[in-house]
Amino acid sequence: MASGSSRRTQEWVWLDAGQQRAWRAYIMGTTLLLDRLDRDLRQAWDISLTEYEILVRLSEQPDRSLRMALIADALCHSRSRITHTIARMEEAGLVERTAAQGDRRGVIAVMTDEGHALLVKAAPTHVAGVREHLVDLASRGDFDAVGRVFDRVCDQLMQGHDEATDIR
Amino acid sequence: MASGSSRRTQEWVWLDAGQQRAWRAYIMGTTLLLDRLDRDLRQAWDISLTEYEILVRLSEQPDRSLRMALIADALCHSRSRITHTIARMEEAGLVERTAAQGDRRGVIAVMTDEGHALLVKAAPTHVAGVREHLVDLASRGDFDAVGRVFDRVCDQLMQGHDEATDIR
DNA sequence: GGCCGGTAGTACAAGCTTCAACTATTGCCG
DNA sequence: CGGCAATAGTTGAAGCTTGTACTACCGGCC
Repeated sequence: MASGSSRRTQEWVWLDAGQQRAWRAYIMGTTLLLDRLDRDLRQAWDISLTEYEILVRLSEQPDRSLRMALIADALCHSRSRITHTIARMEEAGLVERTAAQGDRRGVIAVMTDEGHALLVKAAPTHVAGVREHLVDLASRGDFDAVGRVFDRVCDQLMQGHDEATDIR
Repeated sequence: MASGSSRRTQEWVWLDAGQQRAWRAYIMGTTLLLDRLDRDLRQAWDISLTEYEILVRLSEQPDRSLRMALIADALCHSRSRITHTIARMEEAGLVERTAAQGDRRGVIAVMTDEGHALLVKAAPTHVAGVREHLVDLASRGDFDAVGRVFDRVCDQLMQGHDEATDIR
């Protein structure tokens, strides 16, 4: 139910007209944008936006590898989802699984050379799309505002996001 | 990376550090936010965010009904997706399908009383969530900026979004 | 050492979305 | 009228995500 007390007289007020418009623009814009970026990557390079994001995170590590849990945290995806996605990527030859040394529960995904080559090819597609359909449409100040707002959203929602048991 | 050697000499430049941070905050924040709003609606009222949005659009019509294609356009979802979602909602008793008069191809979804009652109950949950996890975290100016940016995104990506053949 | 709660990752099933046909109807245009 | 492209919506399968349960392992504590 609602957070905190069970049947608390919940405080809520409708969004005003301006907030309503902004909220709907955000939802629609996000739907269109993510859809488009995903579609472009699939058509050009046959990978999803999610797979692309994973390749990016891996490429940023000195050894091009990350533990499953860290990938999940970096993207705010469930562990389960990462398991499936990495399985598909392994199938496609983009990553390999290896055992973590020192913790026999751990699994580490390493980017293959093929995975890296694909990332190098796909990055321009992705970056051009992000610019064309988002960044270049906003003034610097407005885009900074977007960053500020969603930084806050992350902070507020981050903790305990995959924890199944939500004991408050 | 080799920039000029791609097939089309596509102009692209990496995002700078600030843009990169803002983009990642947006993606993560959006993931967390939509996930949370969806989860809250499901747990409290057993409907998805998508279903909720459809109920809202229907409730705004004088006769509480809309043609399938208009629902799809309003949410920027594919026609197919709307067909499936409305089918589930009909199953649950939230809407009914009726034939459009004057165009025998057309199908109109009408909200049932049960659907309306559910919307009335669910709206506070949803609005409180949107405020708590987004609106109340941003200054008025920053939230306005979000609205401006995504208005542009919509305008830029709107046309031809469900059209399979993108003949440019 | 043995118990026990917590962490890491996977497996399987159910649910939702996409994609590519496919049917039915409409409207235009000769 | 007859043909033909365009529109409306559905279908079914394949793909992706979620939820829950499960195994395995870690680490502290008695």
